[in-house]
Amino acid sequence: MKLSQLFSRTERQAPKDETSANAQFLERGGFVYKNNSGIYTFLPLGWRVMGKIAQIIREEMNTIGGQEIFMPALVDKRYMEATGRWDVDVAFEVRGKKEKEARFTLGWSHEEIITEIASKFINSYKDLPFSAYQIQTKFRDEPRAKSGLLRGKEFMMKDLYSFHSSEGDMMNFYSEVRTAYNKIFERCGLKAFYTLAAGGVFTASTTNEFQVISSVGEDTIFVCTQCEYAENKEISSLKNESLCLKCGGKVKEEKSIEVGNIFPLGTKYTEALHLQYVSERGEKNFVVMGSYGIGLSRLMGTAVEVHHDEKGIIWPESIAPFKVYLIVLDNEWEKGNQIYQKLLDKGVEVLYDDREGKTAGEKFADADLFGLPIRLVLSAKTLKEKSVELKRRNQGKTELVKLSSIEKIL
RNA sequence: CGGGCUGUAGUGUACCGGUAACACGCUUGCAUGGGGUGCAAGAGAUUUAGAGGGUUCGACUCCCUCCAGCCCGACCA
Repeated sequence: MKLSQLFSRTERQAPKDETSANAQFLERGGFVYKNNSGIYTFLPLGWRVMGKIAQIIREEMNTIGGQEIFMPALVDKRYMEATGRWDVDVAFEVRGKKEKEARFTLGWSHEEIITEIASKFINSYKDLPFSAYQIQTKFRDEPRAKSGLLRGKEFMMKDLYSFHSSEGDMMNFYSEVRTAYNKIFERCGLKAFYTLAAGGVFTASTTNEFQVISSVGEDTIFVCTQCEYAENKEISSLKNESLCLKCGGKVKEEKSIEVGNIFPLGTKYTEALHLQYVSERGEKNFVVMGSYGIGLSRLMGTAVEVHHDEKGIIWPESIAPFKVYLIVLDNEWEKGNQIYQKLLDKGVEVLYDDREGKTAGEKFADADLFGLPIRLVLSAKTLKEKSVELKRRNQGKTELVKLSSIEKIL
């Protein structure tokens, strides 16, 4: 990608009022554009990050047998009424111009929809277990959207639903999801703590959240400094400096961001929507269900909160929009174009700063703001050595690399 | 939803009860060429200062209402 053609631009100053790092850097860098409070456009750079995150999630979901589907965002009232979730505060209601009252809600979670679909396909224990997920925009009328991508009215979410013939089978899958989630967050460069939490309107039982420690987080958790056992303050009897229930280690209170949540739903939804199966003995039983969410856009914001410095973002390589930022100085465009083409041919994801008339300082500043893992600088000076200068965003030092061996190093 | 703060050019800001200014960005030209470079010329708010109303001879400025944004709280699936 050539920077001169990128549909976005960088701003020299952070937007006024925004205080969270993710809001400041993502808007300044042109990754996202804020249309309203809690409502964002993902511009090319931001959308590439989203794509990287989505791909990691897909791979891990597919590994545990999840099948990707895509459900409607317009959710009929009758689905939500069946489970008593039509009249909830966060729901947006949708009414056609010709209709007197709202007939749809904008999907804020899809348990009802998928359960209804499943009821058409599941008859026997032989049809179970089964799991499906989607990556889709969710809509929630947040009373207070805040902190950039961390809490929005409209956000990207992966929601996985699983269906089982027994509680035990569901819990087995539940722990597989836990493992998959750990891999996802790890691959995205985040340290997430598996945390015991409340179920809200999803379920009466306890659930588990994946919490990333950050000062801008809205949640408070207690984490054992020894075994990493964690509980959400909402339900915890622990307090700061108390001893861990599991290992006796010291517990610390931390602010954190909830990047994922898994729910053992049991039969709440399958009973409401009459999803039953016939067992081996010919008995009719309610299907046991679980649901599992990851907020992709929130994950992206969290990654910025965790990985940045005063100059800009420091993307983990796995979710960086590009791997390499190529800067050309001294008008060495001909050589620059060659290198760019060479990298493209080798399949290296490269953002080429081909802007003429921009000074070196501006290009370096933007390189730091964008936060791509590797910065390459090609100039008269480096060309004398038949080299290009390489600097990693997360390191201070630079090194000269021979042009002939550049693709090997990348 | 309660509390606080803020709305002036694309962005960030300033001034003043007397008819909108500065920096950056943008356009053009010349110079420059390793950390937001220098000089010059220009466009851009102008039935104008988020919208509406009021006070006043006169309002961007004072007052009211609404709207929007941010922060704190409540809520948070």
